Amino acid sequence: MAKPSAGKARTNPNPPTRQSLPPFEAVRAFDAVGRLGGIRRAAQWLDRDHAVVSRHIRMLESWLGVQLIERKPSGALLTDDGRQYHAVVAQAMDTIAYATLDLLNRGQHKGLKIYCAPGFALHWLSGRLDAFEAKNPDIDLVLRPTEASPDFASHEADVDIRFNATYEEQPELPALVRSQIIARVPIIAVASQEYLGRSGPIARPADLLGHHLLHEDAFDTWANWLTSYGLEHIGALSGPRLSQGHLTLEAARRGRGVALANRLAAARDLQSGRLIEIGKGSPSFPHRLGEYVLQMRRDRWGDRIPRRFRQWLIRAIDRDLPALEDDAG
Amino acid sequence: MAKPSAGKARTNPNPPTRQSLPPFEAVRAFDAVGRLGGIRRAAQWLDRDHAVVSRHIRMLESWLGVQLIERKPSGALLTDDGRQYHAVVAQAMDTIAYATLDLLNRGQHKGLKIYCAPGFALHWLSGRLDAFEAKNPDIDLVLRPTEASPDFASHEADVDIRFNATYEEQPELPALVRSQIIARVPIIAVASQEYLGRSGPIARPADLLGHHLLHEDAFDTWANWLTSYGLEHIGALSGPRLSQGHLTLEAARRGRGVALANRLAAARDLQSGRLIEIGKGSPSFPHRLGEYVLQMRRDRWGDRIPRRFRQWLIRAIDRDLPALEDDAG
DNA sequence: CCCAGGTGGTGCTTGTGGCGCACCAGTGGC
DNA sequence: GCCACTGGTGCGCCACAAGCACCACCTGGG
Repeated sequence: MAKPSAGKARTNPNPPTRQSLPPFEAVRAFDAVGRLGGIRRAAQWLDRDHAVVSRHIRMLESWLGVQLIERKPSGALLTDDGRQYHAVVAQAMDTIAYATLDLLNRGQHKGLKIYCAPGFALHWLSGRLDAFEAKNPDIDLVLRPTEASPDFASHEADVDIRFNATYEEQPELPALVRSQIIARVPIIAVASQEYLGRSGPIARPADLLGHHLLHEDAFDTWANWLTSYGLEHIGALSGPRLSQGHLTLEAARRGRGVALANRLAAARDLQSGRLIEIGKGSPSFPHRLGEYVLQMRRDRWGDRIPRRFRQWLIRAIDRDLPALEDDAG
Repeated sequence: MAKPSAGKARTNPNPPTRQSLPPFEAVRAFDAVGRLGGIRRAAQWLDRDHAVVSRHIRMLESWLGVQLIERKPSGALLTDDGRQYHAVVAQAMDTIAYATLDLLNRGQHKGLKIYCAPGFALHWLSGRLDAFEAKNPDIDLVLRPTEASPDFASHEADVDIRFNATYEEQPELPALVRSQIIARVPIIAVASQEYLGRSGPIARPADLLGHHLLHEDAFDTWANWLTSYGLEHIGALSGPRLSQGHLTLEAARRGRGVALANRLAAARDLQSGRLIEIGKGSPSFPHRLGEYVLQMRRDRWGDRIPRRFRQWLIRAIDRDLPALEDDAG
């Protein structure tokens, strides 16, 4: 039993047993419905499906043995009991929410610094990040496209997103870092319609050897991709070295040769027809996959803000991936 | 409070966004730890494993980015931040708990009327029900052993517990009723040591036909059990008809013959040696199972009190079943 | 008249968070 | 030394929350 307690101030010596608290998610749903006067509205506000809220309210009513709201075609109205209960509950939840926000700010993890492969930033992330910002106005976002990963040990960034080809050797991660694959995307060769018409046909990977290959900073990318199709003795590759992925895409768009890109980075160009996927659907060009990987400090994995970002990111990508398949498949 | 709301205002208005509430179970755990000054103590109070509380606290700290308690070998102390946060949270939770209790009483589902097969009441339930009552002092319990199920339509009882042999035809349930199997128990033949020494050996089910079989109100029970072992043409059974299960057990104890019982009902007699399980472990007597079934109104299934009772009941039985196996197996 | 755009309700499937168990390490009193 | 207590953790289970797709219903307008 508790000690005679030399100096501990106790909050409430005789608290109502905590067993008598209803399931909390239901209370939260009820709070929202009471505030907004409708199940669907509440669901939208909570960022949940309305089915969830509907069930939560029903279960809360059943649990309490009291009807809390009246369902009308125009929305949901609180009953007398419901109004009374809601007043208390909403006030208490506000109290907790405010105190939590206080503490959250004290914990000065208000920001989220994202390092990111330039291609991902340019072609995907930057366009959607405002949706995340709108949903989380309390988070200060910094997005920085970089060639290299941040130094996690010194908190250079909170989150890093990189792209790896699965057929290449995987870079080793420091023990400090935890990672998660967030998307698998084919790595494809692309060129403009005009270029393809002008140059010879490309039926097999080997045919590419006679073409203008557009490189990033090194020849390895193309070399590894080609060898993954069984080509040996590739010899010395040549061609322009453009140092960044989106520059090779730009060059390909202008008909200067064939670029290597992942389907996500090239999605918009493929959709608009400015670029053509070489060997699309051909059995000679089975997909070579790459994966986008999110990395962050292992000990920050469960923290609120990066956690929220991960959840949003994965769901957003999941929504986009089918469209991606359609565009290019 | 009222939203501008001309159309779909997608914005989150003034109240602190509910997204910024921490996972509630963690808050509840923190509240308990703050009150009781120790993780294990808190866990006991919440009726949870201490591992759960430990993890919840850690996750809450990680989520907030703030250390809330200091772990000492003597227990857990609140930090300054923790104390401040706890004061607010505990007060808010008390508020909700009190309001909930208010509503709960208004919902006048304060009692729980349990109908129950007499054997189960006598040999198991009555002995443990006080533990449930101690944990739930707010619930008025009524336990009534009956031969027949209550009339659920007229709310004759809230909960009913029956025993069915799986090899017999299952009684059909009204659509109003929902049921759940709460335990599977072998149905075995038992007799006293003294009786077995005096009468002939029983190596196979068929041997039982020559014995004094102790019946409840009808011969069916024995007949069905025997036919389940492949015996045909049993003919007319005879023997005393004692109308209730525990009377047949009592008769068996006194050496008057062989009774049919489920292992749970006979557990105490088996353990003390007053009764012997016939054919225990013998391949000639593979187990014939029966099941205890809990029944109640479908539309009351989720209500707080019966729900609590169900949870307690299955957990209590789960705890006992291994011991049951050991006793007799 | 029906149809479009609201409302809430529900059966089905899936993913995950809460949980218990069993075991670990550190501390302190006897 | 032992023992009783503290909190921490890897593992596996499962109940519950959530999403999805679809339903019934109401209402106002073309």
